[in-house]
Amino acid sequence: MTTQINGSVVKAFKILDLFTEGRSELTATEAARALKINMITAHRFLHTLEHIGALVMVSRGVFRLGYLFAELGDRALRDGGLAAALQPVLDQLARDLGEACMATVFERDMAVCIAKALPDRPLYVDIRIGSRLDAFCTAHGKLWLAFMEEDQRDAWLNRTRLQAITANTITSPTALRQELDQIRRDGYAVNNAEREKDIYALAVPVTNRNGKMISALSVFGASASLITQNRPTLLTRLQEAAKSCQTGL
Amino acid sequence: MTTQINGSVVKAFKILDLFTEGRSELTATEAARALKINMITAHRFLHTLEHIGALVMVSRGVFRLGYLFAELGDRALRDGGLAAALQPVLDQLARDLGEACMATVFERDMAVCIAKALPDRPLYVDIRIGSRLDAFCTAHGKLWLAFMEEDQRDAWLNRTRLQAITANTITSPTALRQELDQIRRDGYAVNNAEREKDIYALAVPVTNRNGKMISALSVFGASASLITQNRPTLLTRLQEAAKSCQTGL
DNA sequence: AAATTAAATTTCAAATATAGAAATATTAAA
DNA sequence: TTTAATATTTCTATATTTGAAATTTAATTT
Repeated sequence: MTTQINGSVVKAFKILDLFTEGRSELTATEAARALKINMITAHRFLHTLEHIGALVMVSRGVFRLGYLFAELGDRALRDGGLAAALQPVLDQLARDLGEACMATVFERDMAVCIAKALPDRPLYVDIRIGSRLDAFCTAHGKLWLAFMEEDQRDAWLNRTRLQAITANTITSPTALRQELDQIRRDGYAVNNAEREKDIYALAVPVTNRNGKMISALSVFGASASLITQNRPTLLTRLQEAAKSCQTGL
Repeated sequence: MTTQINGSVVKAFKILDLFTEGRSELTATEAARALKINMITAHRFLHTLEHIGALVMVSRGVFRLGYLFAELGDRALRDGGLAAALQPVLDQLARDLGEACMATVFERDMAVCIAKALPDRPLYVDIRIGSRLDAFCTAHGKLWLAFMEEDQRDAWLNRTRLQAITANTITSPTALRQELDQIRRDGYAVNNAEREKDIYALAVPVTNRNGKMISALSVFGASASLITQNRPTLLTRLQEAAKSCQTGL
């Protein structure tokens, strides 16, 4: 057998996950319904999480996220130092290109946004720090898959179903393998509105001195020109930026 | 009796708290020692937290914070919208004054840093988002105590021991009460190196249209002049800034 | 203002999941 | 290769959690 997992802790985090799914307030009844658990149990977990400081009760039975997570989140981002090291590069990149940029790491089968920089325009496409991006239908995700150890990639392909999300999503494992081969040859990945309609992206890997991929940088936005006319220019700047990161790592 | 608290969840967060106390990596043996729990138990909790995605195993038995918290932290900060609303005010303030500035809320008996802006200088005093500041020996903390409901303040005073941290820490309840009365009269609070040697601060409350205190703003740094020669000027600017927040809330 | 309803909270016994001892596996150091 | 230290698994007594039922609280309708 493998190490035994504590069910209470799992349940507590399932409740916390409800907050990441767009809710900002939660009651015992809502949590119970959403997770299909007993309402009394939900009630007790909410109170336990409040006792700890993870949640704050705003009125009888109504809970919000507490600032405890602000600290843990801040630590998670700065402990590797990666996010901090990449931030100035992203800032410069976003200024230069006039488009939103971000950096990811790969964790639990998905690309996770660890830093971003937004363009100085009134309207732009934004992403939340900590957001998790599907591996098979995003530029970052495909990049990570492409540069992953082969056996890990195979394992990933075996356990993941390629469910169509937009008209452009790649849903055939064979097609995806071909795409990943291409990405490895090209050294960059494209998202052609495969995850969200009208959202395009161009991503390149960031490697350390040993050639190991430690992050990925991208430009993203609502303009298809990112991956058509402007692709060569953007690509050059992205690759320069990715290279300039190495010195700081 | 009161709602029963789930011990497993409490234990899980005690382990996570070890990370906020300056550690970036943890093993079962270390956790067990730090929390005086059985090593096998610690081992299982670490694995449970990894299973959930709260931690990541970097090598056999060695764990780091996962980026799950980046998302929860981001949500916690933006859900109230307070941090986002105050950020531009802080940025401007830090630029104008050439000193570090921050904003807090009051949660679980302490002032919690929810936003900050740093001066454009090579060396400066920094604070981590999410850091919790003792109520009795910081400018923010004393401000919150001063403007709190009287019965809550009394309850707080009853359950808290005023332990000296620096030579300037106020340790007598009577003296603290007098200080809080003074703060209420003045409308601002000072930290005269009461929490950290050579760290000074000046803080003012942010109120909403109903006059309820919803945040606090401060200038802080390593220069005593913050609370001596420059106090009048800084105070004026802080109070203007605090006032300007109201429109955004 | 009283009655009604819905949800939150507490109490208690049964069921279950957790804790820790002991054994084993793994890694690093000598 | 041996030794030592720590990580991991197995097993079962026991402490903890669970959920039904009862009670309290607050909001909504009459």
